[in-house]
Amino acid sequence: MNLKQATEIGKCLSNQTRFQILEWLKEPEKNFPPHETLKHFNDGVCVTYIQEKAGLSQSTISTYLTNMEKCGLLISTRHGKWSYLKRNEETIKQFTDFLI
Amino acid sequence: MNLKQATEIGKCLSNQTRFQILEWLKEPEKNFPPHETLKHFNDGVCVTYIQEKAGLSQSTISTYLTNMEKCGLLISTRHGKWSYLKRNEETIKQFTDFLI
DNA sequence: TTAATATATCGCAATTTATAGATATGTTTG
DNA sequence: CAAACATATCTATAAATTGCGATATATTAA
Repeated sequence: MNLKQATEIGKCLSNQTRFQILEWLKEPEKNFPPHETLKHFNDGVCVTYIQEKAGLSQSTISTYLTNMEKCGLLISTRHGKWSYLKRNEETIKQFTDFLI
Repeated sequence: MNLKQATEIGKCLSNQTRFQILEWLKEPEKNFPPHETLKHFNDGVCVTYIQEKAGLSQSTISTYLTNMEKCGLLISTRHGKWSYLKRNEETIKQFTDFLI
């Protein structure tokens, strides 16, 4: 982790909705309904569920999630027409180590 | 630590200069010249030294430091006409615990 | 192949942030 | 008290971010 990447992560954490999404994704089973096709949360939560829970527009949430993936906070996995998002614990740990 | 406070901290960490200051303050002896009046860094580093090292205007740095103190990242101590800034390790720890 | 569904990207207006210069406040020193 | 110094605050402008609707792309279903 270097200063530039850490600052990119900081930018994602500077918005309450984005930060909240990261918190929700700590416990997908608790915060989101189960997926109909996948019977588990192994790859995280689909965009639509996150969008509905956040209450912002589809385009806004999609952009947020893309940014959060780019800076390393999230891992995105495609299954058919769905994208599933989960926390990238490794990068998050590197970020907190850098900060402390 | 709650979502609102964490996001305020995120805002401070969304700017490279502010993040850099926090990193510099990990090792004041290494990153700053010694103070003439105080022979130690117990209360941190004065505003002028931080401003000179950052290379931005006095007003900008003063605003940054004020914000960083307000959100809990820094602790400010006055000694006469100088303000000394140091990291608030307790809040930083609370922030990283909240994130992980 | 067409329609429906899920997600991504584009373009835009509104809001927020970045940063500086000017000025104000507070402290020390002559 | 006046001058000098350190820091804080105010005001203004440029730049970046927010968040949306429209549209594009990709995948599945009919």
